[in-house]
Parts: sequence; C-alpha cells; structure tokens
Amino acid sequence: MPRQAFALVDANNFYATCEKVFQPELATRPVVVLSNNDGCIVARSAEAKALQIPMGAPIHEWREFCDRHDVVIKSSNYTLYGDMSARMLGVLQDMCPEVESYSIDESFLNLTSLRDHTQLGFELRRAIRCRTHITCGVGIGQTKTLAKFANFIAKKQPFWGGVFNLLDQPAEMMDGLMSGYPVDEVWGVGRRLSKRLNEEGILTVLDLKQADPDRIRVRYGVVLEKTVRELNGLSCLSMEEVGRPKQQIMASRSFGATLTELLPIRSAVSHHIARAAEKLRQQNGLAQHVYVMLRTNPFREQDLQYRRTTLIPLAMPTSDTRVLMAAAMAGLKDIYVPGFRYHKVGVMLGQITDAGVQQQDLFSQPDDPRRSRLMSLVDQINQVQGRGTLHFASTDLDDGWQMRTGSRSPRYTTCWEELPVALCC
DNA sequence: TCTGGGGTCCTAGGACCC
DNA sequence: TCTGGGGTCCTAGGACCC
Repeated sequence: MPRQAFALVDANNFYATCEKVFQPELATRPVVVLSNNDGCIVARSAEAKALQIPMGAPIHEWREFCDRHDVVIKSSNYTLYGDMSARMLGVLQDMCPEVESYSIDESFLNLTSLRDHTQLGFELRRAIRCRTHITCGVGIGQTKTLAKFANFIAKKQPFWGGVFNLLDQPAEMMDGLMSGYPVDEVWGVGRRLSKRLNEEGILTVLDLKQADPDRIRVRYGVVLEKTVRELNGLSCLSMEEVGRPKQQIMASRSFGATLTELLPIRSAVSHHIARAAEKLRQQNGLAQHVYVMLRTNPFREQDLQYRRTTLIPLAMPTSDTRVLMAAAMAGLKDIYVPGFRYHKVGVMLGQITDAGVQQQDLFSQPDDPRRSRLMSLVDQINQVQGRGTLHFASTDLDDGWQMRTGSRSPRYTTCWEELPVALCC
C-alpha cells in the first residue's frame, strides 16, 4: 500500500489579494480588509503585515496608524471572495481527483494515488496563479496535520519557493524544524490548549509530537490525542466529502448602531431567518429547531450586560420561511427585555434533516406541496434578479440594524453593473 | 463612537429507562 | 423492607478552525 500523502493549498493573504487583483493600482500598497460591520482587521496584504498591523485588531484603534502609513482600508466583499474561491477550487478539481474545500481560501488534496508530489505542488501553484492571479502556498505531508504544518513552513521559509514537502525530508530534519516553532502553530492547538500544554513543559511542535498519546487523551481528550498521532504520521483525519449538508445553519450580524427598540430587531431577525431558510432549502433540508440569540455589546463594560438564547421546537420539520419566521418572532418576544442597549441578534436552524427522507408524524398532515413550490419560486426569482428582490415585508419594518460597509469594492465578477472596465487608449 | 460571522466536534451532566 | 448501576439520549457550553 502506498504511503499516504495529503496536501494543503492555501491562498496567501486571500481577501487582500482579491482586492488587488481587480485594482492593480494597489499592487504595491499595504491593504487591510475589515470584518463585517467594519469592525476588525481580518486580512492584511504582505505590505500591511510588514507594518506589523496585527490580525484581528479593532480598526478604530488602528485607523490613525493606517492613515499615517497610507494603508488602504477595505470593507469585506464576500461576494467577490466567494467567487474567487470557487475559481481556485475549480483549478484544483481539474488537476486532482480528491479535493476537500476546507475554508474559503484553503483546500486539502489527497495525493496518495498520484506521483511526483512536489512537482505537482509547483504545477498547482502555477495554474492557480495563471488562472486567478492568486498566489498559494502548498504543504505536503503524510497526514492532514502534517500537510498543514508543511504549508506553514512553505510560507515562513521563502527558500522553498512556496511548496514544501515533508515527505522529501529525513526524520532528523523534520524534528529539527518542529523544535523551532511553538506548539500553538499546530493545527488544533489554540490559545487555551497551548497555555495548558506550556504549563506542563510542552513548548514546541516537537514536544507535542513526542508526547505520550494515551496520557494526552486522559488529560486533554480524544481530539488532541489524534493530533499527536497525526504529527507522528498516523492519519486519523480523513478527507471530508464535499458538499456535506450542514447540521446547523446560522445567520447573525452585529447592528450598525446600538438598538433599544424591538421593531428594528424584529426586522433584523426577519432578514436573518429569510437568509438561513434560503440556505436550508439550498441543501434540500428541513429544520425542526429555531434558536434566537440576542445580546448587548460585551466590550462596553459601562453598559448593563444581557445575553440570552432561546430554542423553539417546531411540531414538524420545515423549510418554509413563514413557519420559521413565526417561530423566531415568538422566540424574540420571549427574550427581548426593554431597557438594554442591544448589539447583535442571530438565528440558528437546528435538527436538520434531509427533505427526501422526512418522517411523517402520525397525527399531523403532510407538508402542503404548494408551500414548497412557493418557497422555491421565491428562491428562483431572487437567484435570477438578485438577492432580496422578493422578500418579506417584515424585513422592511425598520432598517436601523443594517451594518456598516463604508468602503466595499465592487462585486467585479458576479454583478453586471459592477464589472471592471478596461480602458483602451 | 467604533471590537466579525459561521461552522465543527467533544464532554459533562441531567433525565430517563430497565 | 430492601432503593443499584449501566446505558442512552439530550442539551449547554467550551474548545477549536478560518
């Protein structure tokens, strides 16, 4: 049996690069991209990283710095990034039989059945660069966790030309590399875990690799045990099938400004439910639970804090926006208390089942087929005419909740009115 | 003034059953 | 009169990821 081989392909500075692809005048300038609602910095171009602007920093603490250093600040444009991501995935799928899209800018590949992995890595990198103008790093290893670590090395050490294959390296070299980086660089080791690990002397990636997996299981659980085994070349994490239906679907947003009244919050919930229900129907699912979450701003310590979640079970699983909406509104009514300065509301659909294998309740009527026809009509119209063309009136009640997107770039690749224009002289 | 959103998996603990 | 213990299901919460 051939040795297993996985690759992780990861776009460099993905959001910032997407912005640069369509605005060549930004090519050499530092660019940062903000989270929804223009809150934090979630992506930085290489130039912005060189200025030591940290990931996740609130922009209001850095705006003056950015102005001083002529940093371009962009609101996030997920329509553009999503489309660029799909193009990258297309290139990978053309060249590899087994691809798992892990996040908007990363994919795992199973290379076990292929040869010349390092060369393939360079070819993938060239093809993506050529077809999307996005530069990727490629890491290759015997397990997903090792591929992830190899990808990290590919980015940290430019010497390798963007492709690093751990399978080519002798064991001593691998251990040498691992002893040079802190344990929190391992995929699956976050802030809390690394603090605990550090306290018992596990400081580097190598320390974790050499830890006793049984002991790790007892102290930290089965997830970290798998990580230790993966670092030692035993594959415990398989490729996930692409397009697996979600088990829960969320839609939530912070408000553009603090809200105290119920009406605009109802509007936001209405908007979120419509979006979540559309996603639910896209995966041909039915939900039986609706959660509503409402909270104040935890960063405003001077404000009285409040956060509550409520679960509304439905008698029958459904994907009908109107049923889900009624449940969510009832939930919101339960948890809304006047007198707080609210910051965010969200909904989540849970207990999701496949509409194709729905079980009928002995005492209730089957779902009216006219309902689902109406919903799919709404979805079709919105798909062709643009999101939100046909929507529920309750969404319009009060738009005081809408988020800020002060400096979003055009949706160059998905919206006719916003196509880039080429000027010929 | 201004601090994201959307997901997964695991575990602990309570309820319930036999 | 004696009042156990193991299995399963569910939920909330915590950790992680990007």
